Amino acid sequence: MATIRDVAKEAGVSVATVSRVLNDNGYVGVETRKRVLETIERLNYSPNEVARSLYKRKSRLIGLLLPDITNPFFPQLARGVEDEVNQAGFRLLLGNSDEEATKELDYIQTFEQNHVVGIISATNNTDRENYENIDLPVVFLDRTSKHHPSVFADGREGGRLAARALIDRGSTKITLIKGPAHVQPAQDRFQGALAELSKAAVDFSVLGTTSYAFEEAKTWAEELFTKHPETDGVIASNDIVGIAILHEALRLGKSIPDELQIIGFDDIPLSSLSYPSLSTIRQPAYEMGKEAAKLLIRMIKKEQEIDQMIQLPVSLIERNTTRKVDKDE
Amino acid sequence: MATIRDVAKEAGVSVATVSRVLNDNGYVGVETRKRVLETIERLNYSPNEVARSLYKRKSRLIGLLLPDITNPFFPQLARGVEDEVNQAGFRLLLGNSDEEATKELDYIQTFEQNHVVGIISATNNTDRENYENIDLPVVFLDRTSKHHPSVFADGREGGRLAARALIDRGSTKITLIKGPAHVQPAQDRFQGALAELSKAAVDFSVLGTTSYAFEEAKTWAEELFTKHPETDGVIASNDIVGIAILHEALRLGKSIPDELQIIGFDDIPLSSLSYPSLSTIRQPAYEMGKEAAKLLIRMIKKEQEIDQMIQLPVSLIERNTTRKVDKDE
DNA sequence: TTGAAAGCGGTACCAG
DNA sequence: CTGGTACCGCTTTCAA
Repeated sequence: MATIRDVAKEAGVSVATVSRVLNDNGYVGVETRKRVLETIERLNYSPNEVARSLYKRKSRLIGLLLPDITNPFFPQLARGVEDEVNQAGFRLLLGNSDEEATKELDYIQTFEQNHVVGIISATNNTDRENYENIDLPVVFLDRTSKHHPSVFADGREGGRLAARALIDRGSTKITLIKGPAHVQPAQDRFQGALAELSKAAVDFSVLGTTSYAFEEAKTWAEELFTKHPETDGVIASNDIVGIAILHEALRLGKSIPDELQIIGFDDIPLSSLSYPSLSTIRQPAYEMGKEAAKLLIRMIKKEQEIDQMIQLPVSLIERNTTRKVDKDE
Repeated sequence: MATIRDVAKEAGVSVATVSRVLNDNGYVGVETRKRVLETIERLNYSPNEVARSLYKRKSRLIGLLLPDITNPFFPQLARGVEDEVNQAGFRLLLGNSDEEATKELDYIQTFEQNHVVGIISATNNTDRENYENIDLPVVFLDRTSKHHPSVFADGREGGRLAARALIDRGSTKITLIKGPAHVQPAQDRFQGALAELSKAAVDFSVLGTTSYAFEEAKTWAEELFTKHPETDGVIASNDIVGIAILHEALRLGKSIPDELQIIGFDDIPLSSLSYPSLSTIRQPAYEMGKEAAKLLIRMIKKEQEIDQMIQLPVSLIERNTTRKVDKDE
């Protein structure tokens, strides 16, 4: 690995001059600049980011903290973030917290130790004290915070849309699945749906769940149909759960969407490949990631607090686990 | 942020001493050590990784390069890698190459610029020259290389298993989907299946595809049934494609697995949630990630070339898109 | 327009 | 057992 000194020596100039052409600031004679550039090329030199970070006390790294990349919703967020930060010349330090406070703290510490310029966090931690004395721009993604800028989808509206969709399409005994209590977006959806169901002329019941894992989704699906065999409409807490319910319903020989309508949440890529394909409330995950990254970068550039909450719209994706709505209603 | 000098001054010792207790090497009086430790605690000091990296010329970062985290197979690999490197005290710098050589090179450059101690790459790039003059341990994941240690699943055997499964269960007009030509594991599967089909008493045809994307999977599914309407067994190039085909088959009113058997590849989490649930050849993705990380860490520790190829076994996961096999056969 | 030199925050060698 | 100090590779005054 060539260093700036090698380049300087080869080009017959000082390291200061090389640094100047590297960073394109300060005065450099046009002749000199050319010679330096040539030498850089010839030596295949590329500056040591670590040394740079040390002096500047900031790197070109951004920390991204997720609950679990294995959950199909998060890769999309992550890609949005990555694509956007890359454009601005940053790279990602990635961590999965698994909802464990210790891991989360450990990652935050590594982020700081490595001089990241900002952090994007999509975790569900309750104790926000983890983030209180971070002296860096932080944006929360897929959840809101009173203390930090955040980017999220309109969960309440999503819940409402889901409920309305089922009601409009004739379900009268609806089961609403309530996601894990500590997952904020899940609660927003739940509240939205609850509100809408409450003011409609339908029977409904609530089924509480405690996590989003694949295996457990199956368990709840079974639980759902033993507890509420008569249900004719299900609002799932997300697409995984929705697909698990669809699976179980088909196994029980129910006809979808005639006997039972199902609506999911998120619109993960695979939801269009279920059969019947899953109707769902779409969250623009990729865009959310991008927005979060944009916001963070703005904060980094301006070096000032931009206390912003960016709410992205959700939308109903009508596929085949819901009936066609009566147009003349 | 407190520095080592602050600690030294507070504790009334030299920075050298603080460094010694920090790294637990060299002699430090038990009394002194205690005092330093207390001060560290009190000042909430944690060492600056960047400064450390600069001096040591190596960080505690590992670079992970994937084709696309959005493809459900890769998050599993990534988690395996992450969990294992974390245990050894390393963190991940993540990059998605999107099969673009430029991006791949850019990431490799950032990895080097940031002093990563090793690289794990799961890309499909053909020109291995990208990796030729890297002066770092590199392990390839989910693909083999003559020039570097690698960790991968037994794709040929997987292909064979898939073909045999269908044949044993009575399919006689099999369609074999050939994945993208530049994706090595896809070709291994294909070759394995091809070999097995060739020596069996069945008719078969091959359908070539060019990518793994969700949208295109649907297109091929349609293409499949127009070109080969009479097929009674499909070997998909992966689970996404398998699920897309299942979807299309159901749409066309085919009964699964009676009229048509389908077998996928990978065993991504969602494949058990399709209906009927997808039979598939399982690759132990998480374990593959872990093995790759272990191997890399061994290379880092020993600072020597360990030229190893680790092949992990695949297995047939019988679910409901294949018939029950005749036990007395 | 250019160069010398003082750091950035650690580590490790050499004295004592 | 402890301290002084020369780096690691780059950026940025300050002088020339």
